[in-house]
Amino acid sequence: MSENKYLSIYNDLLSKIEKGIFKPGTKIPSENQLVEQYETSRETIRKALNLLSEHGYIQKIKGKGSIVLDVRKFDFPISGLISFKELAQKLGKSSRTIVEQLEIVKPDEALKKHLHVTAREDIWKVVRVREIEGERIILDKDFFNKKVVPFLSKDICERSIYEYLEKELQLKISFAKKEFFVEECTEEDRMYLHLKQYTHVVVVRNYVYLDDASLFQYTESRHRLDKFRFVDFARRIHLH
Amino acid sequence: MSENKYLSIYNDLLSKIEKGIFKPGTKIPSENQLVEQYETSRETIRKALNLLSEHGYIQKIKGKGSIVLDVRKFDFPISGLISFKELAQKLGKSSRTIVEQLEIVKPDEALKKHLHVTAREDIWKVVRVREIEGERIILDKDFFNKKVVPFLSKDICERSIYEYLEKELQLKISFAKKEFFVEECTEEDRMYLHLKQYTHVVVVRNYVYLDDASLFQYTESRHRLDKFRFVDFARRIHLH
DNA sequence: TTTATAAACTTGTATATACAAGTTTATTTA
DNA sequence: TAAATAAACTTGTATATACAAGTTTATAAA
Repeated sequence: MSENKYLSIYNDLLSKIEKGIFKPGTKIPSENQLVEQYETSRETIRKALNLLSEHGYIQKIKGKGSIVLDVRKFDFPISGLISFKELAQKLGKSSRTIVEQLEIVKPDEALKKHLHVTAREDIWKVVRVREIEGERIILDKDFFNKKVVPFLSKDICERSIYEYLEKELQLKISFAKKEFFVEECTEEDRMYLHLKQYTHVVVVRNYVYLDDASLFQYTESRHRLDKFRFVDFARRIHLH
Repeated sequence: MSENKYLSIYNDLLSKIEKGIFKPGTKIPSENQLVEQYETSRETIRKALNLLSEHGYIQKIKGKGSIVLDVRKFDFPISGLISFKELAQKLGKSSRTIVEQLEIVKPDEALKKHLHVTAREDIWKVVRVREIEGERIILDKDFFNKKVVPFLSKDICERSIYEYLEKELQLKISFAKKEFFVEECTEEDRMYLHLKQYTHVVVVRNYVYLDDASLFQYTESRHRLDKFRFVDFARRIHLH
């Protein structure tokens, strides 16, 4: 599967947690036991365990062991990068993506700032509506630098752009910065979404970067108020 | 300061990034150079750098080096655990905390679920309003298990509960799970906050855990729509 | 000069060892 | 029996070595 030893161990342990083989509140085997099970060194095991800890799956306690945390309490089980398609699949809800616009544009002032491009560069603009169980809930406006993404099609945008970017174009998406706030809904929101009586939308600005720290995508995701949820896991660093 | 070598190196590098000694887009010294500067081993340097990477301060690129990322683009520079006091200080805004309620209660059904306690246990209930530049913006409702926090006072709640818990009670706050959504505002919201014409509030549910993975605090933070902002940094894991 | 090759860098992974420090269990002592 | 001590566990930190793999720079060959 994965060539990385510690990543494949991370995966193996993660799937055992998700399948309930390791249950919340119980301890997973000690580092030394895992060393024997996976026939590897302790440092390699510790890399895998630290990843699990950072992502909120286990809590390591000095002298005692590693306790499985309860991730199930949140039915929206992510912080971190995940595509709409992956998410809908996880939640097991019926969903559909409708491509409303797909064109090449020149950036306006706002977009120049968001994507760090000049006025002459070509930008892919993709406007999509996310329908969940029949209701138009999310309006996604994606902007890609054409230099990085030379080709796009309606078909790709309907399926998963991320899958295309990573598998076909071999782009290595590395990290993203997200910004959340609430805004009065615009004419565009009212046009594309089933807004009911709501006067505001939740806006998620998403700046996505590649492996080499270059910004290549800016996304504005506009959610109907009542359907928006987000979950975050954070550790506190203690100095000393 | 801190006894930990790799944490103190992390801190040192972080402050150099924040002070602009290492500028966004430029490279920090290589691992081997840092080994010499800090007179330590490469693994120790790598621990510090990995922390910086996880928190979005640098991007490591194999074969090239570590690039400083631009954190300043967001003026709300955190994901992760941070107290209201710390945050207000960072933003340099005038702020005030008003303690509206401070009492010991028995948990109702909802609270029993949120704090994982039985009906007979004593719970500290703290209701505070956060005033920013004269406006009542945030309503914080904190609940602590009295077994963990035996004593609280109006004075402590006005200053910083976290400071009291960590410094006085020596509690080790380890991680938190946050949940964001939007809700219609309640009578209580209208009573305590300057809501203007807004009909909804942003609710942040915060479950805070100690070192031993025990849940000890549940907080509901209710923000006025127009003043809410949140920033998140997330890395994508690539298998293979 | 241009191109190809080699060397010298960079970070990434895997392994091994030693000791520190916290927790649990077994043993010894009072 | 009860308490103190010791041993055997647990995770945490620091160091060292070896090699892999990507990038840049210097060198050699065409």
